[in-house]
Amino acid sequence: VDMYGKCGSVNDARKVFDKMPQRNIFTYNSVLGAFMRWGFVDEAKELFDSIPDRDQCSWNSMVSGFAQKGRFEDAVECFVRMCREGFGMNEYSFGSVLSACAGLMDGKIGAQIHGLLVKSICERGVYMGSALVDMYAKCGEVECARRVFDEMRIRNIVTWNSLITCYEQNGPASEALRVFRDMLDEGFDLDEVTLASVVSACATLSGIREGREIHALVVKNDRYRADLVLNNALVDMYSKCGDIKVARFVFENMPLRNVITETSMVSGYAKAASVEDAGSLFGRMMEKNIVSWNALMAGYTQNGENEKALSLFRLLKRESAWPTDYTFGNLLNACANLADLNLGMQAHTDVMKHGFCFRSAPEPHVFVGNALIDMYMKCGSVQDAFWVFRNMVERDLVSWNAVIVGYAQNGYGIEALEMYKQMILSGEKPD
RNA sequence: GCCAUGCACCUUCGAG
Repeated sequence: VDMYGKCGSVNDARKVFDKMPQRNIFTYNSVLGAFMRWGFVDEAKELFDSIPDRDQCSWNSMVSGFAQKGRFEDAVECFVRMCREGFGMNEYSFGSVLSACAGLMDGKIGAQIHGLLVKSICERGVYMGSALVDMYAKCGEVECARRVFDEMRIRNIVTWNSLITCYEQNGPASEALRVFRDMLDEGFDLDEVTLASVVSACATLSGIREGREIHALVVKNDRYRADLVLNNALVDMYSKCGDIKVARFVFENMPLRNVITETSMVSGYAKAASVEDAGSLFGRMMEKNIVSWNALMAGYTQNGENEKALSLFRLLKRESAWPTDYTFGNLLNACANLADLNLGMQAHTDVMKHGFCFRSAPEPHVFVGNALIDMYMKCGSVQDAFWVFRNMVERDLVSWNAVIVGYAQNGYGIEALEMYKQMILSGEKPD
């Protein structure tokens, strides 16, 4: 059963299971794991409910399965139920649920689980520590991630990688490079995960010197040279650093490419003002996802081809690609650049039709809301801009800046100053 | 029989 499950022959696993005259908890857990691993979540749930004597491992398989399939809230809920039904939690339980918290980007729940972990009898080893570092990192709690890291007695490569990624994703990216140096100084080995994160940090810093150094390490090592993610990171790094020729060289020598590789090149061409090349590569892409569409739209708006961006949006809707906050950001940007209020209002309708149905609130709401404010301001409609501002569920620094600047540039000096005062009163710090 | 890490999409301003 386990063999078939691991090989992906879920049907065969199930057949053997069904024919077994006797089963024990190991049998059940094997099938359960197979179902979860290959995405048969409903079947797994059904089986789980039918297990006569569930044990800790059965619960762990559910939690981990949910987490790996991206059903993070189910994973946490399952963990809580497990807790309530009096099952003890071990490293497997905590590892899985922490990864679910990371996926939810919910530091509050994560910290609560952390509390449970500390009180539990679990060994606070390198697995738990690394899982905590990663969880805090994904939740944007850089200080907490760092604290856990510093308090660990024993670290391994995953621990270091998690901290590097933490700084790469939350900033400051320069700290990612510093941690990388520390890692080497302490004599740790690195791997392709380390290098991909570091290259990515170089990309955000436009640190082409450091990026080239890593690239030199990569070409000397067969395993690194064959790694898709690492190569993708290199293409992105050279693109962002403006070296489109080398980006293309890496691209063309890759043993394998995917949608991310091609999207990175599209962005690179757009950035290098070769928006023609961006468009033709986009047209030849084997597989497109919404990020690819967004990248080309951004490319068009960056190069003043706003009408093309708009028609790309229309095309995208026909192709049934599901828009994201970036899509609407680009759309509104195009309208703002054209300073065309009618188009802008139409775009606003598109946003509303989508019901602000983004994956996780409220950041995308703020993001799109800010883009709306900016669009209305650039189109000269201060009333509409202010209406959006007033009705936003949440506001951030950019929202305030957008209204203040918008008022100022439309000749409403008094109102701009008034908004500034209100900004101070609201507790938002000006930059 | 169950656990942790990596890649792509310029929302505001100024300067150029």
